[in-house]
Amino acid sequence: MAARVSRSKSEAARPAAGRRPAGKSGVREVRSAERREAILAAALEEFAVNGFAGTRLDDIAQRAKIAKGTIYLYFADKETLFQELLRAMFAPIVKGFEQMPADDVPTRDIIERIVALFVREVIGTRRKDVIRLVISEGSRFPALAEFHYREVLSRVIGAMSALMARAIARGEVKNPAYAKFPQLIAAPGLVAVIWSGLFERFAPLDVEAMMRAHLDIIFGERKAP
Amino acid sequence: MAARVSRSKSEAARPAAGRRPAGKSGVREVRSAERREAILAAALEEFAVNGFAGTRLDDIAQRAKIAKGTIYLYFADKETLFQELLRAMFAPIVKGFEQMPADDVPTRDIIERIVALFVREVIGTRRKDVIRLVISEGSRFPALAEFHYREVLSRVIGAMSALMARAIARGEVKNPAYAKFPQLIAAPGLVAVIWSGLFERFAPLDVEAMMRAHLDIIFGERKAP
Amino acid sequence: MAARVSRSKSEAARPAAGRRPAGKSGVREVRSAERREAILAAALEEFAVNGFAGTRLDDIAQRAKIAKGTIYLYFADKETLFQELLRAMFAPIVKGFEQMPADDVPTRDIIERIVALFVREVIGTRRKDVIRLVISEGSRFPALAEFHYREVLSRVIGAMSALMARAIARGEVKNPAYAKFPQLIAAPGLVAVIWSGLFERFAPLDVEAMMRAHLDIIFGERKAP
Amino acid sequence: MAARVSRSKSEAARPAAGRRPAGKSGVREVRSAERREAILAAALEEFAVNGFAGTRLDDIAQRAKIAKGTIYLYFADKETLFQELLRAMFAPIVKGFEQMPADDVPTRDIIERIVALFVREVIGTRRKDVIRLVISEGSRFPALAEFHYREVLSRVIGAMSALMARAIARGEVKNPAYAKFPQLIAAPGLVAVIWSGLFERFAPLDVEAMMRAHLDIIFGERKAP
DNA sequence: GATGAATGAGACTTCATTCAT
DNA sequence: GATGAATGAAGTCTCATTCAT
Repeated sequence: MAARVSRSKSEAARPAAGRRPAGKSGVREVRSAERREAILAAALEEFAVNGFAGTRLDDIAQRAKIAKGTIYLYFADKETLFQELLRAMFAPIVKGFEQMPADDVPTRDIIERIVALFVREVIGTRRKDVIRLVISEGSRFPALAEFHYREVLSRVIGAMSALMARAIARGEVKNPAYAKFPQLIAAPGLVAVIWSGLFERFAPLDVEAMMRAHLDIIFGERKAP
Repeated sequence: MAARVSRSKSEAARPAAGRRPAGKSGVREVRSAERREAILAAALEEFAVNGFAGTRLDDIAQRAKIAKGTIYLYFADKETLFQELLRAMFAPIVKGFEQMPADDVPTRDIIERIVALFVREVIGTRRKDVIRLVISEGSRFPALAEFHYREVLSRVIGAMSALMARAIARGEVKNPAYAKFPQLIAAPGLVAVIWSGLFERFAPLDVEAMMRAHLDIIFGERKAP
Repeated sequence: MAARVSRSKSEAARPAAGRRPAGKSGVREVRSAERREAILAAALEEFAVNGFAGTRLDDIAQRAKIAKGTIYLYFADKETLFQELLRAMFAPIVKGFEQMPADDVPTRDIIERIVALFVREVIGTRRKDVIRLVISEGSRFPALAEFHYREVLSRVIGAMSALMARAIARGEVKNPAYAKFPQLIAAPGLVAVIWSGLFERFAPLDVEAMMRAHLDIIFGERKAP
Repeated sequence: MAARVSRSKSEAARPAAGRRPAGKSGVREVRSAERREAILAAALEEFAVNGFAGTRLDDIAQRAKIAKGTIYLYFADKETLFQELLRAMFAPIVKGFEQMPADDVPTRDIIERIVALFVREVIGTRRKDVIRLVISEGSRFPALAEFHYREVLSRVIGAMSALMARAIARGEVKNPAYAKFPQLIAAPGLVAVIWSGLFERFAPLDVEAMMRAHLDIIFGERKAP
């Protein structure tokens, strides 16, 4: 019943929907966590393909092999599910971009590790679709855009900038613009994300080769091994 | 939602509605063309902000100051309107990217003209939103993605590649990778489009400065003027 | 779509739903007014029997022989329909209770006219169900209870009180308590409303006779005519 | 809503669930009875505020501090719980209204005792809400209306009538109409129930004073003590 | 041609009831 | 016996599309 009169209106009175409390890890809790994961996985698939407005909770439920109503035991509503999904996807990976290197490691090695991580964990997984989702829906979910700026983008950009400053200080990179516009480092990564999602079937893009060429430009041609 | 895009309706079965036949340009035809333009303009505003599924024909009609039913005199349905809109937005500008230069013009000048065109006509207008729309909705409208690959992307990429080949041949650019991965030329442009749409309010990006730095990297530091 | 993102949340952005603007009385306007009436009539029937929460808009639509969605062209939502319905039912009749009499009319005649009006226009129509609805749902719709207190009850009570004061001043009524508790005048009317709605089939109540007896008590036994 | 009352389910087909068999009063039985009471108490609170359709079993369970499923161990379904609740509420009090007086007690004293009982046990408790519930939901639960007519109303009315006949025979009351329409005796009580539930906050009603005035009218002004 | 009222499929959400633990 | 997670029917509301005026 959408209009439960004097309940549906007052947000305050709403019972604490969603978010199951995680008690001691009995059978119940384990299954509960599994369910939650199943829902998130199904939601990712559906949202990635259809966008937020275009995705039906019915489809998510079907894919997760649960009843429609069950979703509401774990998430307050469609929007919450969507946002929690997108938030959860990046937490683990950003750390990999931020690790500051030991003194004796050449910056190029670090960046190459990062690129490999990016290709493996972003381009090679559903995460690339999550990035496209943020791009697609960001303007309609200001909270989402802000979260991703704060938690992902600003940190990645910051890490890139620091890394480039280090490389410039050590004479590994000539052009100081890279520290000022770290976006220039990440730009081909964005191209890769979007190309692989939309145009791969018309003209495949060798992302790794492109990224290698990009690094060669930044650091100067690598000597033959 | 009656038209859930590429689910509820087979592309083949679509009736030949919409698309007004262009008679001789009498008063009728002129007014008719004006209406069509008004609808497209209104549709652009709305789609840019709300996406395809999130936009109501009602809102488009209101913005265009016509009745909802009138839209159906000019476009077969919501999807057709959407696709025709996105197709129309790029036809004029691609030519600007493709013009092949006279022999004596330095490639950097050409690229700078293109960058200026891009900043003025894409970043500075609703076209940047159209790009975001293609990214957002491309996976749900295969025809749209294909059209944009064929009519826009492949031509822009092709032109960039040719231009870079020319620059390399003339010794203006050292690194041959730019001809092989012209995406590297365009990548910061994509960053600019997305940044300006989503993250501008958190951290403004000086697109022109970034693009200049990018060109400096490609062509080597510019001598003092 | 219940969750239209950043629209369904902000009340302000909602388009001015419901309440059709009454233009000049063309064919459209006439039909529009007819529709509205049909919906209200159907809604009355359904709400009277099933209460607010128990009534389905589907049933109202079916009874009014219109499509479900049409209701929303005339009323913003179920609650609005409900409240507008109840408000509309009493406006016309209260005036009849308030008319102050000419000096030479015996108060009993006035009250008898009012009782006749009450029996004919309330007990004999759906209005008795409306009163039961106010009683039933009043506590869940504070605005409704307040409206009915302000627009109906306080006025009826006020008129009764004035009338009784007059009767006492003229020596027609002995007991001054009637002016202080005009509820005592109206009480049998309430009994009639509820009895006729709920218990009529178990034990029919001769409302007119009861009201006559009530008046006899108030004014003293009427002389034989 | 799975149980739309007297629509979705045939009364006849109902399984014989609910109604715990009362064994010898061991610890089990005592605890069981306590649970049952807790559920009924919680149900009263919730139904009184929200009506039948508007009350959620979840809320009742929460208030009774038991699990939702437990309710079904004690009551067959929501409707059964509702009806058993309302039936249980009046059994004890009706007797108080029916006690026939000793010969030498003035009828007014008896009625005054009844009025005091009514004010204390009905107006001053949740019972007034139960009356409002019967009024509200009676038309949707024919069995409920019938039960209340048979078990409560007809007995109260009968007792009133007998009492008035006695008073008239003894010369305590002049007007014979009171025996014919005992509703006239009870009418202000109904007003009090409804007023206190709905309009108290707009205009407080001194129920006891009103009832006293009412008795004065019936029995004639009381002599000064 | 233009209008905008009407339609009705379909989306989200709620909650009585069931049942494995 | 008790629990509360899960179910799915059913309700409200939206909006693309149609069609009488």
